[in-house]
Amino acid sequence: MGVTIKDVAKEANVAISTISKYLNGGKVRRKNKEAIEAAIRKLNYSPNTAARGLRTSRTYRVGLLTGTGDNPHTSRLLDEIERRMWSQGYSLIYLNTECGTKETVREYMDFVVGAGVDGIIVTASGNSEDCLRRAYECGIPVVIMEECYTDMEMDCVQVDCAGGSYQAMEYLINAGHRDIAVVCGPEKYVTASERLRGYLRVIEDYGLPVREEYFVDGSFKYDGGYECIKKIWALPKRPTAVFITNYVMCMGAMEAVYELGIRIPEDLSVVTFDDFELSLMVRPKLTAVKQPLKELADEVCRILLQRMNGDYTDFPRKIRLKPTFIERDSVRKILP
Amino acid sequence: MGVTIKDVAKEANVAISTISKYLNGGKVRRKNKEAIEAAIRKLNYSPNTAARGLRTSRTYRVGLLTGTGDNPHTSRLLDEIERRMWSQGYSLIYLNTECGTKETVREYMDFVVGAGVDGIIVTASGNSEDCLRRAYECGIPVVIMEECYTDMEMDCVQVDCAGGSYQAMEYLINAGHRDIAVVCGPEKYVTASERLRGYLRVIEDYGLPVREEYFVDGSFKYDGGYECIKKIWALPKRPTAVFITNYVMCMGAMEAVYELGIRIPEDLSVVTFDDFELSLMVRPKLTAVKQPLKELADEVCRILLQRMNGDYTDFPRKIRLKPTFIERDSVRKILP
DNA sequence: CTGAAAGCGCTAACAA
DNA sequence: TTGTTAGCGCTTTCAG
Repeated sequence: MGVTIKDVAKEANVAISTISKYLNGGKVRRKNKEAIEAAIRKLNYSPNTAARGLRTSRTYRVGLLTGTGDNPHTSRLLDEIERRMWSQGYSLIYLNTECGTKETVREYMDFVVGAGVDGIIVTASGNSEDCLRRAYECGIPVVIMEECYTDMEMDCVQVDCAGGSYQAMEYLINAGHRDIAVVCGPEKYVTASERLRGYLRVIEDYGLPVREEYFVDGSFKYDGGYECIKKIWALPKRPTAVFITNYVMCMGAMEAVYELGIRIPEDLSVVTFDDFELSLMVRPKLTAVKQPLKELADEVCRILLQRMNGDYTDFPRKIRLKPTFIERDSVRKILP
Repeated sequence: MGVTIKDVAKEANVAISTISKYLNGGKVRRKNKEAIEAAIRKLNYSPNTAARGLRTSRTYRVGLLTGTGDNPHTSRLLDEIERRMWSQGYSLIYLNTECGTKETVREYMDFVVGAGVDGIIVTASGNSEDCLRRAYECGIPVVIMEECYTDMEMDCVQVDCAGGSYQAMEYLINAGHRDIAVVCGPEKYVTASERLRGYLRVIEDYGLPVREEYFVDGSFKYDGGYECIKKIWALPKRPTAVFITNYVMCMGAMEAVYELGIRIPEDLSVVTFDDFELSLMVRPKLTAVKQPLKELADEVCRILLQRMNGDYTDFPRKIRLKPTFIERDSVRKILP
């Protein structure tokens, strides 16, 4: 610690306000400019952001509240967001809300609000609208990412999971499948329930019977995916295809597939939501729904930046991005 | 923004300083305590950390400068560190120094120093010691993670990559391999050069010939791994085994392996440094060197916390953690 | 135990 | 254009 604007002023022989102005891009006489620059270099000065933040109530920090970074989906998002924010002069306070009870989310929100962030990006499962609104009402812009409830009066950016899911299921149907299981996530997640919804709509639209035993809950976890495959394989009437609704469950599922000696796609066709390395590494390559993560990050950052600049003209903004369906080799065509 | 300690004071009818003392765990008359608590709740007050930081010059924030989070190694580390720091009351400012020229590292370091962090965790490639020391000399504790140069007078925690590498190579030798290629990372990384060093030591200790064409540079990148396999497969004398020195290169390598129809381990044996999902998903499962990431996070956080509490008794601390060797099915035993 | 007041480093309004 | 100065919200003497 130590060298302050005062020291620079003394060194450069100008008033502190001149330095402040220079620092903030104001006009300064040529000679002074040089003196200031020299002094700054010599003393190795860098402004204290706490003090600056206290004055301006801008901290150039944004809070990112999201699930554990320990999966490619989140970590890629984190990465993309960091990059974009940094290029706009913001840094990220990253908080892991994985064990996302309502209390945790509230605690984390209070924390970032107290920490004086200029904006917040949050992916919060469950019914935590009030915590989110509170920050917003404190005047701090909040953009909700992925987990948006339709009735929230807030900015949010999400992926059309229901649509992606619909597409995947329709593909399976068109390939001739009728007995299709779905490995679900926890219902409290909008993303999970949307993916199930897409499944159900296809079942409905194509007039197929709803078979309860084909809905299995994998909790968006590795072990869950593993167990689900075990479960459906033990069914008296096995499905010919399975739709796995996220990446980590898919990895667990693959482990079970290997263990049980299930051949893909001969014994079981697979379509998965999310598309990372695994889909390409595994043989056969997996047919998958790919989420537009870069676009997601783009939109989230764009809106947050706009709000932080005080522009609320189009509030609340609701964006639903379309995922892409990628056909590979894990689905068998069943001849009619 | 808005509600400050002043408002609480008015509401509770006590002096500002009394509230401050209460907030910081001081003794306060029972009645006042209750009044303060009520006021805080009513006004929904939370202290402004910028102001507090300005006063105390403690921010309870630590800077984490590391490579892109877009790979399981870094993202897992990030996750573990966040968890530990949060439990001690610290939050993380995450900065991605991937394009880690010296200038970038310097820029990021200046930033976190200016941002007023209480401590810094950094993984910086290349010769950036002076930037690192500068922060340290400003009185901000710095712990170096993974990329430690032996001559640095600073705390660092790293994994014994040379040892892990040695073990992997020795295993290959004991399985009867003599022609072993190595897919390397950029030399500017200590981790990369250590892994190569382990390779060379085994070659030396077992009196094998050094074959330059078996050293291929994959730059720690996916495409690099892919190209390396292509390259060694085009060699007049193909190796019987390959040691791949990190995870992303291994994924790229696997893609090439599939593309070329190389059978593992019949045509080529594989050992890889780093052990994540892929090693288990791929068939056959990959024999691998697993880095102790949790322990790494543990030690880094422990030391940083200690330094932030002013305890420099054992400075500089140098810790080298041992990786584990995991035998799976990707190495063929060649009979003598 | 409580309150008044100084001051952390900086910005911005105002005066010069 | 530059300098003087008040004050952002908080902690921390120090006197009561």
